[in-house]
Amino acid sequence: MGKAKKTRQQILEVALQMATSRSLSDLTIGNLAVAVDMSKSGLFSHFKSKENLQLAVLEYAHDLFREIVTIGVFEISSPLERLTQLCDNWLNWYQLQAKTCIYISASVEFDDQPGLVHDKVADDLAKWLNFLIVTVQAAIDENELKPETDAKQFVYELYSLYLGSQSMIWVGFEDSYHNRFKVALTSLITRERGEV
Amino acid sequence: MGKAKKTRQQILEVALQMATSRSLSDLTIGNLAVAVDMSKSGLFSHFKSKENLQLAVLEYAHDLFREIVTIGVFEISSPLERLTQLCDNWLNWYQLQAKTCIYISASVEFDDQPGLVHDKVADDLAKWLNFLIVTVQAAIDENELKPETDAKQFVYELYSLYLGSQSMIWVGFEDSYHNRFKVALTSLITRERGEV
DNA sequence: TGATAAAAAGCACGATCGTGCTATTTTGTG
DNA sequence: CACAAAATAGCACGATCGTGCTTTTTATCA
Repeated sequence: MGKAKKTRQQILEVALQMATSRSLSDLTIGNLAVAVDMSKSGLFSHFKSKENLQLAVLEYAHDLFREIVTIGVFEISSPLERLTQLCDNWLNWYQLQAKTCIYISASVEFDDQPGLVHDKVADDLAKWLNFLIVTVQAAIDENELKPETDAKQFVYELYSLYLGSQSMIWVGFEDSYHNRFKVALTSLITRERGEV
Repeated sequence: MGKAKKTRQQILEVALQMATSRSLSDLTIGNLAVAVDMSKSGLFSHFKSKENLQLAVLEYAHDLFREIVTIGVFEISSPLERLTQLCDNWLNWYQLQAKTCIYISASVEFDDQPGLVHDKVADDLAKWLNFLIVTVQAAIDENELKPETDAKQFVYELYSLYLGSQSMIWVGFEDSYHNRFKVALTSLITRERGEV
């Protein structure tokens, strides 16, 4: 009983690495079995189907994401400071993976093919964006951002900058410290604080 | 002689559709052959390898992109107006495909697997970004944007907004007219014009 | 410790992939 | 119109995919 869960976790750890550095569809049961030194069927019996494996990987990633990104932020009383801390942690999550975010590739890969994986990715993404929106709105409500600020628009721009940072690193227009992201984020916040 | 080129173009047209709505790797020679009503080997002989097919699709897409996006813009003397026209056309390109951009999925899919396809995608993307940067810089030089504007940072933000728009449509945070994109773009330009 | 259930492995299957080789059809040209 | 050349089709191959079935190994607990 305990053994199964343990190996399952070990499998998922490796699986997440592979799925992150390649993609969720490229994550093949055969390759994964080799990577964790198991037989194909032995590994397979843990998940019963590839779709279940993909879902399990995403769930594993989701847990890890929460752990890394939201750790400690609830103790920060200022919504705006909470937001900046979240963004810092967000970049850490990014770095901790092989410098790519599995949700980015998964959302691009499954945006057009319906199924449980599609639904989970869209759901997780929406939840995260909503969490950001709530935080931004809290900052507005506490007058840390100016009242005219559109929280949803704010988060759209924030998330865009995050996406862009990864793409730009790829073509060498952004460094691996995400400095352009940081500059733009600071600018965005300063702007919406209304201090000018 | 003429026949080969013609069927090749017809193949590529369908191939681009398929690669856009799914992805470049999901574009399978067998499926493509069915779609264009040819035999697998008959189609294959046009390209000699799958990699060549993918490269040909990208080249076809690139031509189409230039045609749609840069059409007429060189007659616009004002760099800033040229830039906004480019962005308008850019969205048209986006819409004309099945509301997704093949370069976005291709860059995510091939960012980690080396080869000619990887190189071409990175190259095309870099060329486009550089073209945008040059245009922005021209606007700065002609005092249509304020002299402190960082052209590269500007384009990073612009491209990010483009990326974000697609993602946000997917989760329903952006409408299919890209209104959030347009709002953010207007804001970006206004900001960098220094008028406040 | 020995019985029993769970976990892992072994093996095989049908499908699909990219890609050669050979034959047939279609095209362009002297 | 004939004939060479080019385009397409037919067919088969080895590999790899996901996934069942059966057997063997390993872990759990009375």
